[in-house]
Amino acid sequence: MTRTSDRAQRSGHHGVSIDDVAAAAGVSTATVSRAVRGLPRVSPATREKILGIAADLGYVASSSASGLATGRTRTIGVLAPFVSRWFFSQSLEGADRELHARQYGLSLFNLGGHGSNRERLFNKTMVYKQIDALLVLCMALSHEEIEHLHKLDIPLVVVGGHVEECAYIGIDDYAAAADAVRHLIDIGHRDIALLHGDDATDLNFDVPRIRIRAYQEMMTAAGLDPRPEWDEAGDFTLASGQRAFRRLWTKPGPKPTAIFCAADEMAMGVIFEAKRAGVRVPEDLSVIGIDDHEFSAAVGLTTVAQRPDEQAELATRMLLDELGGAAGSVRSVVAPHRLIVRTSTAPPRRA
Amino acid sequence: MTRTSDRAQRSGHHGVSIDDVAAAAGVSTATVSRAVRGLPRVSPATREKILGIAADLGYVASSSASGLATGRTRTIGVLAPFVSRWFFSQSLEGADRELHARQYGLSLFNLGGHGSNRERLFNKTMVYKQIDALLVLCMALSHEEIEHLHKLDIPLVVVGGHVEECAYIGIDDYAAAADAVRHLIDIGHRDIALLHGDDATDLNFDVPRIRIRAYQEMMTAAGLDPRPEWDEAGDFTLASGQRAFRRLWTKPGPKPTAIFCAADEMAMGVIFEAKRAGVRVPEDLSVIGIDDHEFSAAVGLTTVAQRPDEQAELATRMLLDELGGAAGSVRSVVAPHRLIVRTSTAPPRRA
DNA sequence: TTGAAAGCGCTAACAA
DNA sequence: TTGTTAGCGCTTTCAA
Repeated sequence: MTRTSDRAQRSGHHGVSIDDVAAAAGVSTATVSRAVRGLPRVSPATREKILGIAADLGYVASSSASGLATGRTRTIGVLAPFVSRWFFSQSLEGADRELHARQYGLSLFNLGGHGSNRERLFNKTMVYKQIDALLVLCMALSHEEIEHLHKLDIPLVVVGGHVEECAYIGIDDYAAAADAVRHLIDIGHRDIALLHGDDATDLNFDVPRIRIRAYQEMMTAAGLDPRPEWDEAGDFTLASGQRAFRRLWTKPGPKPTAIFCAADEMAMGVIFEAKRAGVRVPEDLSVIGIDDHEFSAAVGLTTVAQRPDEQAELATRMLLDELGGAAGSVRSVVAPHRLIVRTSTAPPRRA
Repeated sequence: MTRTSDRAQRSGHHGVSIDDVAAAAGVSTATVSRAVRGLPRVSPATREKILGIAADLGYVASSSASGLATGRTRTIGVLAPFVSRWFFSQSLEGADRELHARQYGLSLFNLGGHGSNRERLFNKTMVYKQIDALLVLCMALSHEEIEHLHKLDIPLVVVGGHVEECAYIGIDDYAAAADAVRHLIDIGHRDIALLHGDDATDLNFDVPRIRIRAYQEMMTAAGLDPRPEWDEAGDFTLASGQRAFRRLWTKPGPKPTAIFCAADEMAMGVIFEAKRAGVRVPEDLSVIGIDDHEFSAAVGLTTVAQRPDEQAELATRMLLDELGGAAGSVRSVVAPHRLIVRTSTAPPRRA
């Protein structure tokens, strides 16, 4: 049985191969390969003929085969600790926009909820050898992991945080947090609570800490004393914001007049729970966040806005440029942030 | 130059290959292949030795190569019209859970915002031949697309909606919507507005229509008249809910005492905008949605809950079972929904 | 239990 | 401009 008839037998099952197209067009596979990829060295007539036949036959190249031959998969990996949080889904959208435009695929590696599966992910067949570059979202990477990645020498950039020795794209977290706290101070608050992101989990590396430090230093600089009993921890979820508010308000002692939350999702949790408890925002409590979540405008949340989608889009563009041969395309860049004052903040009443 | 030395030269760049492991272990590549995949026909001693060496060398199989050899990529595709909407990010989480557990990869095909890029996606190298199965989220597929997919004969299931000739998993949309409307009627409402999902876009196939029909039929059955001027269209976003409320409230004429929204995100838009306009919920307006979005509990939104993550997880499990040889694993199933009464609905005051 | 060898479908020199 | 050919790294009979 010849190779061709052999394939023809299977053609119903698997797809049409390059040989089928070549045979039908009466040319070699090399020519088909050039034609379908838009490479030069194919006469217009031949190309047209081949393209027509390829379309008729419904030919589409096997990514495994071309991947094997070229060492490139035309796929980039996106590594995220979650996908259903605002920052990550926004980033995904942004990355995908760029990838889509450049005809690249996107492989998602979600670590959410999997806990220690993380190790598995890095050791198993998953990440390696099936992507040309890696976009890391808001995650700390261990030394080993970085080593590993560098050894593979695939382009790598992290969005939304800093990882040593890696290019990163994100806002200036210190400045953003400082802007938020300054706004509170500027409008007269002195009793400002903090709802920071937890850094017990390895997923949220230094960003939470930077925001905490900014808060502390802004307070100190303004001659204010951060009170330990007004320092709450959350995990960037709405629910954690609700819980934090409850803890804060059930504690004995004086209440803050404002609260700086390290993320909008937590800030909204505070707002919703305050409402439920009959605490008025902003009359009794001013609330400020960071992010400008999709819901923030509607809720009236004052916040420091950032655009993770644009950050991820830029990061992806760099990755793709680097793959395209433009060495040095991948580099760190600071993304913009800006304070948006809405209705969740106002001067304190009992000032 | 021998093949081996040739590879050795590149070993810094690309990864360690199966030949490297075989050479180091003094066995054939076939044995390494069996050993690392946990296949039988390898002596315990040999296996252990190979595994040790593979680990030392950091060997991980090339997915392109094994994909080419087996015709399987161990990757499933997820096709979604958006990723940052609640339903989709939830589904992604669910699908990923199952995939992760079974050591499969996830390739994301997001059509969001790309408009007509959709065609491109289906014709180009993207979807085909790089996935073993396809999970479609809430999307209508054209006849051609379905044909194409069926011809490839890769397992396919759609979550969150119906596509002719395809297995689907989702709630009973008619019943869910009817339950919502019935709740409103049960507590005494007669003037019930409708905020339905738009189906101008091809992305939201028949689900919106089903919910509209349920609303109409429930109303009629209760002897109530759906008023055309209280029929608003949204696109499942918060903002569209806000706009719908504004339109409804700036219209001359009587106002409804309740509004049934085809999705929580729109319902919350209505609630936030009502608040801003001084319309009290539920005193002046009862609002009900469908979904049980992450924010719904905090907002107090009465809704008909569903779990897209579990739906997608189940769908993925079916896909994987089918790939695993359990023919007939992929089938349609109706997912559960349930009414959750919170504080956004109450009997009308001016009943 | 292990190995040899023939592909999987495509790409990329190198020839023609 | 086009074709020949040798792999890419792995899997999988078939022998040994």
